[in-house]
Amino acid sequence: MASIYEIARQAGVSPSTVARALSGRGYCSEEKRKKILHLAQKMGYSPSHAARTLKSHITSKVLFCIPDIYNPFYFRMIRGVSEVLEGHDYLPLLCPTKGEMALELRMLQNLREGWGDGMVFVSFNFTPDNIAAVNAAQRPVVLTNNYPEGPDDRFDAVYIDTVEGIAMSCRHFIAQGIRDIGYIGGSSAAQTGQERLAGYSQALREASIPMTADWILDGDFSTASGETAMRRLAALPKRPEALVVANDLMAIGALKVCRELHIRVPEDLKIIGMDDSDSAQLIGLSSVRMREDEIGRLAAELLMDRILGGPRPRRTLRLQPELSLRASSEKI
Amino acid sequence: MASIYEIARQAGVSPSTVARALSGRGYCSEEKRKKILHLAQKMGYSPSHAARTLKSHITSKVLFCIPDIYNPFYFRMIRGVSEVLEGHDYLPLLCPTKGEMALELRMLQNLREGWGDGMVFVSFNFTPDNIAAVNAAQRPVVLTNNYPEGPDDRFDAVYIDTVEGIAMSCRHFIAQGIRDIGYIGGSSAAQTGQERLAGYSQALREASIPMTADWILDGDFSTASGETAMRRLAALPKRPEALVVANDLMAIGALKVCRELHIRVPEDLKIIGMDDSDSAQLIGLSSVRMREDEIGRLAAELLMDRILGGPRPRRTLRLQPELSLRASSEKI
DNA sequence: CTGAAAGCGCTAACAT
DNA sequence: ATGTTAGCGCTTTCAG
Repeated sequence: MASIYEIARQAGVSPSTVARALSGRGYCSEEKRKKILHLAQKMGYSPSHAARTLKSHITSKVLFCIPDIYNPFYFRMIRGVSEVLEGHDYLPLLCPTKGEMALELRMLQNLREGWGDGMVFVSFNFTPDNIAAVNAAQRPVVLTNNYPEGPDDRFDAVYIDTVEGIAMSCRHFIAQGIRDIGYIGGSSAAQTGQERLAGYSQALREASIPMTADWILDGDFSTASGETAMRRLAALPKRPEALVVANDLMAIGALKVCRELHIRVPEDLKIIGMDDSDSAQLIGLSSVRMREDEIGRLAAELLMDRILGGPRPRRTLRLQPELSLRASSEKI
Repeated sequence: MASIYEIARQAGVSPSTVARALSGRGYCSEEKRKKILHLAQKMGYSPSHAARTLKSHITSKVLFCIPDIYNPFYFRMIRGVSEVLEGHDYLPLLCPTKGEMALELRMLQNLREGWGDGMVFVSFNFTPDNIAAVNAAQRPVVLTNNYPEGPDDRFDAVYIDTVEGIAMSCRHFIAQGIRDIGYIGGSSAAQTGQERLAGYSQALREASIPMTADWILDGDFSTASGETAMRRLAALPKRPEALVVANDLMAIGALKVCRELHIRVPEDLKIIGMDDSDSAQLIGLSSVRMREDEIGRLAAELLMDRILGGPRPRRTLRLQPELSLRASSEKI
């Protein structure tokens, strides 16, 4: 409430003397400094963040855009982000976008208006509109997905190689001598869905295993869709020996159906999921660790580097996923 | 980058005309409005959030202080918060405090400096220092815990009745005719630990069941501590028939040990946890739903009410928890 | 309908 | 060592 002007008036000095006394920069006699500090204390003075920002163009905030606030996956990412930010006395401003482009554009607009000094942007809508808005924001943005890079793009990216993640799962089975491998994917409309399927077909091609159409099923990343897919698989005359699933929720759905139908895991069917969620760990489901925390940390580091440091060439980091092997995928 | 001054110069009008044209408030000829709007578009104008805030004292942000960024419990709470904020075009600024008072005070200082218009404050350190800082912040704060209310406190609170939560679990067993009920609690040093234990002893007292010291164990809310406690219980000459556990993680630890020692759940031992986590649901562990999302929502509503509305009397809301009954606690 | 001017609160260059 | 002044960018009141 109280400003340096109030203090100045009461102390009988000029506002700039107060500013110097409080900031510690510039000259100020010991006597006045004491008086001023005491007065500031008494009047409950606190500097105005808004005024400072207006002057300095530093907000000490970073926008963190996520598509789905209900997904623990992203929250694990924000751990990494806020860890790094904390070291710089920055705070993350949480921007839930529901994956809706309109909201994403709104948040990018907020960035332009200076709600924060930069943005960590998790999105799946990499349309030209969106990319243009990112570039137009005039402030550093770090993407956390693989995306088709344009020549004029001015932002960094750090992402995990999902193609490789699914391929690793397949290869794990292939190394066990298994050739009959099924796949439950996400919607192939989305980029993530396509990438994961690509990992599957790539790994099979490497091993010269032909793809079996009946064994390739589409889900929507929900547990329910995993159940549906598994039921369809179970009904086939010949079932695969192993199953690669594009996320843990669907894998859990599949496991549920297996238990129901007395399909033993891993004896009759081996399964690997993806995300390495708490649930996977709890029930012994093998999975692919997507290193969300590291993605968050690296994204925040790239971002802070741009915010604090000068301009530098664009940088893109790709992380490799890791298998978390548990009972559900192992040889007996 | 471009300010209304730039636009004014290029349009050959005064800054205030530009301001009127852009805001839509006040008079402006159609001709000039068009010219200005077009210019603004072309120059990539965006209003400065900092300048607006300095002038209006509205930041459109709310600080959300949480002790533990690694705990899904709090993330479920933020869902509710951000849902409500979204309706007012406010964004939550995430303030991780690690439960450290120093960081909490720092965030309260940020609040005073106007980093946000108010705060949802999850804390366990309700010392006089802390409370004083909340009152000194001069901006609305909503607490999400029960706390010893002082006469000068000017903040709202919304919290869940944990005492009742644990008591409900106990009564559920008592209603089944069970009298031998054990308890694994959190550290009784913390407020939460004490409250939960109070719920246990209260329920037993109501039913005139004497407390058995051997059956009352202390953990630290971690899975490992749940295992340790369960091992100790298992080693007793006489074990309880049912077990009330102060959170799901410890209950999961206990379940693990039960499986290991071939103690059948619920036949030999019935268990109810607390938090109603995803894991509890997954493995059929009965639990107490703490309604985090509603707490978040209500807290945000109280806060926005104070931010947008005028002053009003202090308000405190207490929510009742709910039992989520699953296989682990049921009669066979 | 339009422009000048003051003010939000702090900072920093400059003058005294 | 201290004070004056201008400026950050927008809003709003008051003249014209």
